[in-house]
Amino acid sequence: MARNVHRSPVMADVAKVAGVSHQTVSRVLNDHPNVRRETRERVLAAIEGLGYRRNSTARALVTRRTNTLGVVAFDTTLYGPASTLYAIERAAREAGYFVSIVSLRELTRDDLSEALDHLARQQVDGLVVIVPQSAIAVALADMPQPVPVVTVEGDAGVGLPVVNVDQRKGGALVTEHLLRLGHRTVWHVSGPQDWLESQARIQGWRETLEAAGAPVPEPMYGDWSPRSGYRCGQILAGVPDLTAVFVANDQMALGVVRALHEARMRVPDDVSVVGFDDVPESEFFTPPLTTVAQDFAEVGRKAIELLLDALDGEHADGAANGSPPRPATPPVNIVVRPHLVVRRSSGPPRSR
Amino acid sequence: MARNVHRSPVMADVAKVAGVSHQTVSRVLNDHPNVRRETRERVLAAIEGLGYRRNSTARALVTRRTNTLGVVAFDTTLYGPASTLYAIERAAREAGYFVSIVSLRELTRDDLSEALDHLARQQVDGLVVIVPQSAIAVALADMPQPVPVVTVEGDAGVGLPVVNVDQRKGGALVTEHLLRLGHRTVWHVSGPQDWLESQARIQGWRETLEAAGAPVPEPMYGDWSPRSGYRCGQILAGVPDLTAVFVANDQMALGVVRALHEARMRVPDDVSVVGFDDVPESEFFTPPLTTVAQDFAEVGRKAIELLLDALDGEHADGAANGSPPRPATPPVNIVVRPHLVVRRSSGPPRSR
DNA sequence: GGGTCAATTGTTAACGTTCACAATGCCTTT
DNA sequence: AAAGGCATTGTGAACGTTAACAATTGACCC
Repeated sequence: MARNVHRSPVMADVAKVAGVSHQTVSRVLNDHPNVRRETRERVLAAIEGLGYRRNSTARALVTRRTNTLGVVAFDTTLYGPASTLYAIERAAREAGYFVSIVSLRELTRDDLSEALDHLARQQVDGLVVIVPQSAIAVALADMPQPVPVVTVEGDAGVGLPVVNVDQRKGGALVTEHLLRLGHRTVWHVSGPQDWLESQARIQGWRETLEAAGAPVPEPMYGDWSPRSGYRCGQILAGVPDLTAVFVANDQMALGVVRALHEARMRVPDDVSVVGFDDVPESEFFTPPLTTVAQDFAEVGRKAIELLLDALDGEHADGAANGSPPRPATPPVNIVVRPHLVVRRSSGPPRSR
Repeated sequence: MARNVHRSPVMADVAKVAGVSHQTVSRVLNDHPNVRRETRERVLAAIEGLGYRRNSTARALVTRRTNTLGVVAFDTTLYGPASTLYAIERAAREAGYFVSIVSLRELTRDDLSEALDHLARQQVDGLVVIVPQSAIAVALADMPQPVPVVTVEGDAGVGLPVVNVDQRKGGALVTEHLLRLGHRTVWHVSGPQDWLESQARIQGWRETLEAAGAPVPEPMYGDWSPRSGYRCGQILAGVPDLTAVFVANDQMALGVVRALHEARMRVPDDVSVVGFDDVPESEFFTPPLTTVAQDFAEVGRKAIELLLDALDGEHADGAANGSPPRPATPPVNIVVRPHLVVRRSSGPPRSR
């Protein structure tokens, strides 16, 4: 009596049908060159016939590679992280990797460690960390099995390879745009103070103002949410001589515009407002929002590219055991350039 | 000369240090009851001391469970899917599962099959499929190793367990709200025709109109994007006697409002507009958008709950081999209720 | 005081791959 | 014609865990 009624076929089953050894089946599956064409075809036919699929777990056990990449992201509900994640997943899958994700709800050290721990348990081959704080480096040191890591929007100073949008440049683009329109200065609603992206955008904004000899107002800090933008907008509405505001993301810009609107200030007639991110909605805001487009997809693709390179390198190292311990590669820092998208929310200041 | 300089410790190493057999270590790790307290403590100390971590791959090989759940979603860039995914990931992780995702860019049969194939290769223990078309059922039939599946926003008619928001109810809520305000009828900008969500919202809208004896205009079809809403809005601006529009999501509603605005029609004074989803931005639109809130997080949690139940059931089945082949459970269909959020984009029709 | 039972621990054999090495056959070279 | 080399295939042993079963101990019962 067949006792393997419901067992799915394994390599040995294929081997038996094809009249070869299991090792030959393995060779066919792994595209080993030295298999006779006829043999290969017989094996493939057997595979097809049995509906065989290779057991990736067994494979991972012996190769010590799970073919899985881990992604740690913060709040994938937001458009930016979501888009980046999407591109990462696509690129990884195309390269034959599985993608395991952890979405953080808070940016605490504990949550981050726990996330890394989780992924380490799964024995991921590599990590992409989309976490906008420098605390990552510390947490990564805890990783029991050091795996290749690529950070996105991370701190370039901590020695990990990083893929970044040039946020500083973005802040500068916005500020130049507004100054060129004739504004005397530009106010700024920033993201949270401890986000690297916030800091870089502030820097670009401040440097541009200073270079132009324009006064530098105190920046205000939101939390990326429309609501926080709204609150800042209410305060801004009371600022005398306000003519231009650079808001660090589109969602907050929406809140700012709303607050100004309620205070009977027109955008852009009375006040110009510029956002950041170019979310799909921003073109249809009232008025359509001038903003900075970031190529999130490109960032995701680059991150995977970098990570796969690192994996290949590691693999090669493992084989050539005697190679120098570390090739002392220069710190990798891929920068993606943002660009300004001018719409109707920005214009020249009202002539007085 | 230790040759295991850089090898991470395995169970046998722990066993040696603790002076027990590897099997006892395994028992400790799996909370097996019959281990003497003192022995357990010695083993735990050894684990701690060596920094041992269990190799989940080897474990998966023998238990035939990867502790990984697969999620197939369509366009996780959108707020709804992203939020659902977020909740799923959280719930799964809390239950000790890993989450592997595949984001579809198109809803073709091929892409779906490929996604399922990908996850099957990874030997996921279960699947959550967030795909809003009935084509899933067909593709799922191709799954080589049938695994428990829960669908989200899927077709309740195909026999798979499903977690849904009551979209029909949502459509009805909106339509009732507008009729009650005094509108003679309500126009509708729908999502794509082949989406189940679109269909259900249309149904709720149509039924409510019919029940009230109101005329039922021909619905218009967008693709969820603000741009498509804008195009529909341009057409709507030419409709005589237009006083109320129900738009099937907030993004398209934004486009509709924009188009009406450009046509010099005021919202809500001239036309009331109601959206769907309650994205965080909608409260800050101009004007703040009346919409329908869906509890995406709840949907995600329920989906995982259902899936874990199915996994437990399957596990039990496997143990009690002689149990009846299928308990013939009634089709599971969890329904989450949406609710109306009234803001300023809807109001009574202009008195004529 | 022997026997039964439960608690605790150990031994051996899977799980399904890939790796290392051996074996075979055939062709080329000298 | 022997030797060497290459292409092709097979054999046995890992990989690190859990499952099944056996062995040992001590308590308890009649």
